[in-house]
Amino acid sequence: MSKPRQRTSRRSTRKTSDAVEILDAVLGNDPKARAAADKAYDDAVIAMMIYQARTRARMTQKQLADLIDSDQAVISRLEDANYRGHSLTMLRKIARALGKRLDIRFVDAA
Amino acid sequence: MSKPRQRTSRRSTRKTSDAVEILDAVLGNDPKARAAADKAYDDAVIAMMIYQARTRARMTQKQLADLIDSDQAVISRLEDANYRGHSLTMLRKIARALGKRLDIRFVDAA
DNA sequence: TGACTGTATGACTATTTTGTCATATGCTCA
DNA sequence: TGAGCATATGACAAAATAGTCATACAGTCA
Repeated sequence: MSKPRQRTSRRSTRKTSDAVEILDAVLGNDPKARAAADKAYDDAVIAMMIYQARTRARMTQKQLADLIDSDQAVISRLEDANYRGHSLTMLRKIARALGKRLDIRFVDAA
Repeated sequence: MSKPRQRTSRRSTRKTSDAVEILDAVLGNDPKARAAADKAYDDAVIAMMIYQARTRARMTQKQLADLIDSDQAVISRLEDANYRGHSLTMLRKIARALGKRLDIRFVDAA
């Protein structure tokens, strides 16, 4: 990606910081910003879900990767708010590794 | 797949009938059948979700396929209880086409 | 029976997602 | 500062998923 790294804290160097910006836009009232954000919203939410689930379990990307026979670089991609290729397969593996299960359903649109 | 076609009714010719058999096993008490069913359970549930959402919307596979710029054969595969490759991308497209949204979350395992 | 509609399946190609590895950056702490 | 850990990124190959088309099978109905 092209986003310059920030220097203030460890957390702010993560790609998920993009997701936070997106959510700011979504929760705000600027129609343009909101429209732009909507496109990437779903994927950003998934990225944040994974990040939150992992960090709450107090695991590093490498630890989680090892649990699911994957690689640290793969987890990093999945937590990248701009990544568009999340699969059920990976989400299920991650859920299982974290002692959770993946709940999926169609709900009426707001 | 190798399952022989049944001759009793239209519904019974669908691959989703496999999912019904799986659910029978899961809901039953036979430990062996249940263990065997568990492997394919998640995918079968997704297949049924898609089938139910589509038929409740009174659409044919072709109609749904057209809505998401896909093909009838693709929808058929997604509704096949033995299919293992469901993606978030497709589920989202289908949800949107049916006026729904996809709700995904990690929940504590039972 | 024959036409027509809906679904399943096979084969093959195209696209997308993962695996893998190398490496850069940022942070912490001695 | 230097070592070490955690994360991000790029590049490329491998594997998985979707697209496409042809066709078979089932059921319905005139």
